[in-house]
Amino acid sequence: MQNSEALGLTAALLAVAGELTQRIHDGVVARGFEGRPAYGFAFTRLAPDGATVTELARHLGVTKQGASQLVEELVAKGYVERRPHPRDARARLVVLTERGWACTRAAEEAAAEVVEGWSGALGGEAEVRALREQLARIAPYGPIRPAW
Amino acid sequence: MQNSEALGLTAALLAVAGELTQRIHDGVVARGFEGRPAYGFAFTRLAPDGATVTELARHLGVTKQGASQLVEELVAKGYVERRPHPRDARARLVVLTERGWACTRAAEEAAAEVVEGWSGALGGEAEVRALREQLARIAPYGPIRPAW
DNA sequence: AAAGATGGTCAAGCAGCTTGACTATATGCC
DNA sequence: GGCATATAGTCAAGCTGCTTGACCATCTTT
Repeated sequence: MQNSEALGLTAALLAVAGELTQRIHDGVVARGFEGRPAYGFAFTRLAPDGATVTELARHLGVTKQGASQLVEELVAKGYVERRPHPRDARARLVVLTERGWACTRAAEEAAAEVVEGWSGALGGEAEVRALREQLARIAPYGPIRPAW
Repeated sequence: MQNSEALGLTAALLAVAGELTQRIHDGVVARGFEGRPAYGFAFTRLAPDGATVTELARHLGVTKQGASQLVEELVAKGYVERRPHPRDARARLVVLTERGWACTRAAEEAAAEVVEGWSGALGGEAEVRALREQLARIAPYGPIRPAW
């Protein structure tokens, strides 16, 4: 593989990622929620059982102060709430509210709509699943970073 | 395809995009260039024959003031220079300097290194090429946006 | 020639992050 | 038990990279 082809792959990957992010954001807004794309990344970490600010910070690849500010914003908008941590009096558990869950479902719907459109371009759902599996194989385990 | 799978695909895509961006950036820095990821996106537009600030702004999906500031930064670091536009006295053509070309080549090398690593995870170069072709099929033509 | 559109810059503002300093609680070690 | 150190979280200030608004020079249309 020539070097220039690697840049082509990079460009395609980032174009697709940017487009997807934008359209999910638009879809979430269209369903009556306000926010910015970073919310979604936070929600995926908070979804199962909540998380501490520090855990969220590591997930997002930002400082804990940055994560704390994001949580403050989410609290103000009613998507999450802070609870005392059951086993650590220093920490606080950030959990999704019902509205937070509703927003997450809206994001899933919007994402599904976009991905459905890809079936047409790729030839079918099987190709989309294959793409998903390939990406999962090379996806890192580390923090989710902004793409530029 | 269930909605939650679409979010899984989104997460994998953005994780890969973020990782790739980060590692290309690291590789470029390791080769003696300073900058930030946005430079690369600008270079791909400037590479063939240069572009005006307005064209660059459209490519990046930012205002022309934002693009102008980026160009100012690139000029200060010696990667590009502004020339009079051959057919429009209002406009100025922004073109890569020799150092700008060298930086572009460094980015290509770094990208190739990362992508080479994917061959192992995916099973071979043929799979990487297939991934590239699939992504190219769903990549939008519009401006390149930040991924969150 | 006049009127509007377009390319570019200057200036100010702002969002979202950072670094630095600090308190409260937990943990490890003697 | 008691002390030293690490960790969770917040407050405050600062910075970076973008935005909006205003403006001038030049091109295009009529």
